[in-house]
Amino acid sequence: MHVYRLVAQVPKGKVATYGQVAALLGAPRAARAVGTALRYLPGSLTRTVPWQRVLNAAGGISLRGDVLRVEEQRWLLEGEGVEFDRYGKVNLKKYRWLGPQRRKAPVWKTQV
DNA sequence: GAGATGACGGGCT
DNA sequence: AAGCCCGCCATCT
Repeated sequence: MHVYRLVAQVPKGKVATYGQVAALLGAPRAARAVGTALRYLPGSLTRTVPWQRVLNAAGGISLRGDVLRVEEQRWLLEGEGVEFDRYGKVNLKKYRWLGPQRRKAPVWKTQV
């Protein structure tokens, strides 16, 4: 599925939201479906798809009740350098992945 | 193939 | 500011 291909592009140390992934796939209203897709992520892909980098719009983990998975997701992210605040939220302003960059202009020209 | 089920999100209270 | 409500759509049965 497209979802897996896109999520696989989220770089280590960055995160994306369900809605963001959906939007990048061209279906801005399908955030929920993205969650479904990841929920049923084949075990064979857990090694290649960084599912832990997808959070909800509030920057939190939404694994609905599965406490163990929630903890796992959190330490996986912390292990990549992503910080959680005291409410268990990630600062999306700081860690949000900007999407697959369409580099039309060479980076060395855009950053002073 | 039809119906049910949510790792969601934004709009309204 | 914190919930509730409801549309959305990939997957599961």
